[in-house]
Parts: sequence; structure tokens; C-alpha cells
Amino acid sequence: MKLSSKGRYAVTAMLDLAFHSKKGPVPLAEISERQDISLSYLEQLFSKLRRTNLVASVRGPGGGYTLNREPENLFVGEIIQAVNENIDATKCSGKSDCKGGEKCLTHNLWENLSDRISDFLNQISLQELMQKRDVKEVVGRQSCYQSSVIVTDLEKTTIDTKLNVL
Amino acid sequence: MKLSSKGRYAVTAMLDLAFHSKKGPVPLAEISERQDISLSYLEQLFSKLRRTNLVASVRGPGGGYTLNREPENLFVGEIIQAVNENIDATKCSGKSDCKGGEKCLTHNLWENLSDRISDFLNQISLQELMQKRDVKEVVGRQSCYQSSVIVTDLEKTTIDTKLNVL
DNA sequence: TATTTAACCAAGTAAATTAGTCAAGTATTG
DNA sequence: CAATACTTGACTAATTTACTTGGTTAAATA
Repeated sequence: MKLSSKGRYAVTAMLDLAFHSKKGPVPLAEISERQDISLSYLEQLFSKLRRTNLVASVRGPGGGYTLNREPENLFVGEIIQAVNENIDATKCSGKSDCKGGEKCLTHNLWENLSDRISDFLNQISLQELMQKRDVKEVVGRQSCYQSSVIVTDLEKTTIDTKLNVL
Repeated sequence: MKLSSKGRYAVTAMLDLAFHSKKGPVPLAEISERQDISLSYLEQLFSKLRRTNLVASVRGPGGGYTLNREPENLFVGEIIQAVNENIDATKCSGKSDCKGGEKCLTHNLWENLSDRISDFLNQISLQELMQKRDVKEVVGRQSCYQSSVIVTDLEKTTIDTKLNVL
């Protein structure tokens, strides 16, 4: 999982699409103007988004792009992954020329982390972003806020505090 | 928050350091060899890690780097942020030449997301990574799995486990 | 004190990625 | 058929990444 301004462009464009595609396809030219992203760069990004079936396209006059899924089922992680080439997670990816030991250990640890980030981003839907709540206040789907059952007040405070952060 | 192989190098090196710095400073040459990262690149990364006080250095023979904090209080987000230049989050950062409206809306939505990712990464400690558990089994705090109010003992155990992990 | 070790520092560089342009297509509508 | 608008590919400048080279400085040890 890679996170750069490229992914930001993609998510931004998809958000714009989510806001405007209810009344039919949205041409890239509109997104380009509204979000100030060059048309041809958008073309490249949407080419990838289409290949991964996140959007559908309609050609000809009146055409454009639409989301291929409901915003609540379309996740940020998917968008970011779609536009980024796979980053070689381990350098020795799978191969046995890693001489084992130390190196592969940390490689695995990174993969572990990478998976977690990926999982995290795949829990954030476009829908959720569209609601634009203050994250610090609204914990959202990632919360286990009310999962504690019988805890002491002290413990409860600690848990709440921790959860507030996320 | 940017996430690239540069951050991976930094986290990898810090993990290596965490594993080896208990008996005194670790020279970069060792990390370089173990993790197969060029020495001079490590120097650049550690220069930044030192400036942000994540590591401390000892010069001269027998010298090297040590973690400047306990692994349980040193978080992945800090490491990644330390080695990356700040990415311009909104392009119109703060300025009022954004013409308001649509563009700034999605800009804000991205910032929102960016903050969440940042918060997430700042909850994952080196300590935790060192324990190298299988993430796919342990969903961690990000799950709402059992947010029901009345849970069985078995479920409670699960919750505890999950909380322990993150 | 001389030598070794290893951090610290700066400049430069090849490769990759980013962000964008340009110029052709092709499909659809009217 | 003509206009519209998506699609594709090749090409490019700017930036970033990962690394190299060639030092200087501080500390330990012989």
C-alpha cells in the first residue's frame, strides 16, 4: 500500500464523482475544472479505475463516468490501490535469495504493517467521507466504542480515551 | 502523511535497531548489512530520525545509534513522518485563492482522511510490530466485531486480546 | 599521540515516479 | 455523416528516490 499525492488525486476525483453522478455520467472535463486536476492526468487515473471496475464509462455525447458501486460499498483503499503500481513489499519478494534470518524477519514485519494499513483504508467508504464529519469527534466504523461490557471506571476511561483518538 | 518505500526503509531500520540496541549502540554499518540498505542512505534517514529525537547517537568506536524511547512508546507514524517531507495536503493550503466551494470541500475531505491515517499509524508501536502476530487473525481496535452490549465470556476474552494487540 | 571507528555532512547522480502534454484514435448521439 | 466525448499511447519536464563519493569531526584504544 502506497500513499502519495497520486492517491489523493484519485480519491478527490472519486469524491467529486460521488457528489455529481447521481443524475447521470460525469465527463472528466467537469471534474478537471472543479478539482483543478489536469484532464489528461485524470484520463490516466480513470483508465486504471475503470480497469478495476470501480467506475463505468459511457461514451459519446452526454457520456462520462459513473461510480460502479454505491458510495457506501466503495472504499478508499481500493481507489488508492487501483492507481498505484504494486510496491515491492519485501525486495526479496517471496524469493529464497534473502538469506533468511534477520532480513526476512523485518520484511515480514513490514508486510504485516502494510496489511493493517490496507485493511484500515478498506474500511473507509466514500459514503463515509462524503458525510464529512469531524473525525476527532466521530469515531466511525473503526470504533469499538461500546464493546466493553463490565469494566471499572478507570479502565473505561482509558478505553474511551484511546478510542477517541481513532 | 505519505507512505512509500522510503518510510518502509526507515521503519525496517528502526525495527532492526529495536531488536539489537539493548546491549548498547548499534552502528549503521550493521543495520546496513543485516537489512541490505545502503549505508549512506541510512545515514540520511538517521540524520532525520535524530533531528526528531527518535534516536540518539554515540560517536567513536563502539558507538552507533540507540532508540531514544522505549519501543512501546515509539510509533510507526512518527518514524514515517520524520523521514518524509511534508506533502502539500490541499494544493491551496490555507490560502483563499481556492475560490471556495467544490474544490475546498474535497480538499477538506482529504485532509480529514489524512488525519485518520496519521492517527492510525501513531497507534502502532514498534513494540507491537516486534511481537509479530498474524494481523489477519487479530483485527485489532479497528473492528466493531463485537460491539454488542451483552457478550459471553468467550467474547470478552476476544475483546481483551484485541485490545492487547494494538 | 597515532590510529581506528563511526557519526556527521554536502554535493552529485542515475533511475524511477509524477504530473502533464500532444496526437491520434474509437464509439455514440443526433 | 458530423459532432461529441471517451480511449489510448507515446513523449516530456520536474521531482523524488536511492545511492555514491569524498570528505570532516568526535571518541576510544593501542
